[in-house]
Amino acid sequence: MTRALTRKGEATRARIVAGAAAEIRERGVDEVRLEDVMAHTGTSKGQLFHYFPDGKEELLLAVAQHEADQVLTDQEPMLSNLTSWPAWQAWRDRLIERYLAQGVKCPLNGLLGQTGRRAPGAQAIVTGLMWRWQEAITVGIRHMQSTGDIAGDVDADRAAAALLAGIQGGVLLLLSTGKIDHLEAALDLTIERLRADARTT
Amino acid sequence: MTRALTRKGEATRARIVAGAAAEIRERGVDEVRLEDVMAHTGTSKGQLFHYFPDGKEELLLAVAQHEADQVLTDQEPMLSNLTSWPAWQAWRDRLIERYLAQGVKCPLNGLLGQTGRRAPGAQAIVTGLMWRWQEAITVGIRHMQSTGDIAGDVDADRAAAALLAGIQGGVLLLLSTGKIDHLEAALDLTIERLRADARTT
DNA sequence: ACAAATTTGGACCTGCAAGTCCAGAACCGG
DNA sequence: CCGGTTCTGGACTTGCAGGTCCAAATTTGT
Repeated sequence: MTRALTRKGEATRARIVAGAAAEIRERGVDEVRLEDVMAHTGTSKGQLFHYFPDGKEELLLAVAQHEADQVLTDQEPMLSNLTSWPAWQAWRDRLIERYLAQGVKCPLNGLLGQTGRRAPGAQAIVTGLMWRWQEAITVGIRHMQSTGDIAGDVDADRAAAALLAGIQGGVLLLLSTGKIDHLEAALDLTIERLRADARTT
Repeated sequence: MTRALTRKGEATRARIVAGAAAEIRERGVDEVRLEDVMAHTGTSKGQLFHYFPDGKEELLLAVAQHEADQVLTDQEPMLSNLTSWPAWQAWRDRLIERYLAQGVKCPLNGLLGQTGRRAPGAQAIVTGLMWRWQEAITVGIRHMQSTGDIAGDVDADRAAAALLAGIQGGVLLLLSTGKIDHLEAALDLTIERLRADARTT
């Protein structure tokens, strides 16, 4: 009953989500009409409401999930292998490169301010994303502690929270000012601090 | 010609802006209709378009400016007097207290994701706010350097950028997760680092 | 190949919220 | 008081975007 999607149907659904996501990234959530999605993905209104019976809200939710997953996927395999300082550097470089490339077109932007209010479930998606993100960083720190590269008395959770906050703020400031400086400063100074603490041990 | 506001008119205009700002903080930009503002401020449609001929967009811009100013005002006089470690602590406490109190109802949230796209001028307002904010922090750091409380070789601009990023990200995470932990961690760890550097000198 | 299911297209409906308009009240200067 | 201006109220218009509906095309299982 809850399952009734042909392979073709699944493909169409995916096409709609991906297209809508792209459109939203490009022009912002509240600027994107259902008709835009239709035009951009070559679909009709009937299809939209066939795959998303609850209309725009349901579609937005699917897009949110899609984008949230993408954010973490983009950081792989670096994010899951923070096992040496060069690896941390590689992850840091990937982040900078990513956000520099996408510039203002940030998936999070759409998810947060906007979608968060509309769909109650979107809030959960964002929270989940942040949690997974921070968890990955925490694991990285703990691993570095196990190898003695980071001092054992560092509170891994707290440090990861601060680092994640720096990243989010850096991206936010990239969005409003167009400069990558904040993200760079936050990343570099925080990581630098973790390395400095190691020498203390 | 550009000036034609009676004292009464000015009062009404201010009432509209303040009321709209409150409404938006409470329920989000895209949930607030012009009628809501009218009801909440005891005004009529005629008045709205009398004081804001360009309609909603112009009103939103005025609200954005109003909120941006408020953000910095809320941090005074602490923000302008970062001249000792207790003063830094007082500022830090004020920030935590502020954001803890207002919780999800963040003026920035409305300004950024939403208003930023709609009104082109809103972007400038946010940028200006961030710039003023960071400048104040930079001044604080420089002052601490002049008294020897912070090492002279610290790049004040860079450190301020990182701190501001941490704050913004902390607030963002407060909005999505409801927890103040990130903001606290970012603030405390970054300030702690500035103090630690002093001992190095 | 055939019936049942899904998938697709697009015309149509509907409600709502922004924006228009104007007439009358309140206010201001002399 | 009185002409001009600003302020206020609210009825009316309008466009548009989300959502409904159904009939035709396609696919699926057997």
